Amino acid sequence: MKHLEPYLEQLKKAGYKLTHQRLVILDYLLKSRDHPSADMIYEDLRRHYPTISLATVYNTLEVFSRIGLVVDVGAPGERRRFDGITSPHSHHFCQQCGRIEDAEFSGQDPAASPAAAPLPLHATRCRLDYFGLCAQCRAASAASTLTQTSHQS
Amino acid sequence: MKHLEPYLEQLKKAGYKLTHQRLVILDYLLKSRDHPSADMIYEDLRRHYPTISLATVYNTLEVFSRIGLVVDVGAPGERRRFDGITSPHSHHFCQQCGRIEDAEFSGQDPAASPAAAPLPLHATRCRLDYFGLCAQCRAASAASTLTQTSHQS
DNA sequence: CTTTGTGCAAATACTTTGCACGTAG
DNA sequence: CTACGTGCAAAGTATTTGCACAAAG
Repeated sequence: MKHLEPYLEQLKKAGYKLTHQRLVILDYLLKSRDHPSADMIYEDLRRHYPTISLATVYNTLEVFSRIGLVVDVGAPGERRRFDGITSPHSHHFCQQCGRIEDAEFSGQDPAASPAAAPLPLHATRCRLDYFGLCAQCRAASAASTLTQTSHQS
Repeated sequence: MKHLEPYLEQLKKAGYKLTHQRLVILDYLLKSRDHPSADMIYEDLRRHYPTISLATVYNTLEVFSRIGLVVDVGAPGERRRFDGITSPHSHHFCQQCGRIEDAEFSGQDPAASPAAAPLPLHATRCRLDYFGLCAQCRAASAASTLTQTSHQS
């Protein structure tokens, strides 16, 4: 788990201890591309580390977001969801199934180019997110429209 | 409450009935500029309409957001907060006190000008939000820095 | 009239906390 | 060693649901 070192450095610098649990949760968050909730993290880690507790996951996420190791993506109408990738990038929220993905652009992600959205008065960070249907739900809805049409006409 | 008519039209069109409670909650949301949570709405309305129930507020908010009469602003690490102003505009989240305000720009709000942040593949709506300290917390933190400095040096 | 919405209370889901034990530094 | 973190269970919050009554269309 060498790739974690810079993050662990950050943890130590902020005065937090390095524990096995924190390591494992951080690793999970960095690998995971689906913006998990506390509970999702807990359920997955439990298989490998059966004694880990949900409270620890919550505590750890709290610590991580305090020092900016993790971002609460603010999913509307959902439980809290987190992202281990803290470099500026946009998210896409599926309005059908709730899936959260990194947004895909034909060009560059505007969130990554500060020129597109200059920070206004007194802001230190911004987020830029999109809402619509994810690939799966688009496919599903296209399919159901087709069957519907063929039945009707 | 004439100003509500276009919204009520939208409710009816979506097949929902017009009730006193819905009217009152809608009116409250349109007037309120502090992006209230379900509970805040309930507590405030209760003074005028003592029999209203929190469940109704939740149900109503659910209905309203389904038809886009209201937007869940997705406050990170918070209970759900809603905005009755659904035209595109940016929010500012205070990282100290949790206050949510409409973001203020020296120029124009980029969220209102589609050119600044073109919708990527398959998105129907976007949000652009900022994080930092609100005016009050900036003032407070400036003040405490001053006293701290004068005590220390 | 009939269907949908409301209010209440109870259930469920989500998150935090207190405390005794364990472990990193 | 000593302070901080963990696990567990229990307590808080937040949100949703079931059902009988009320109101809208």
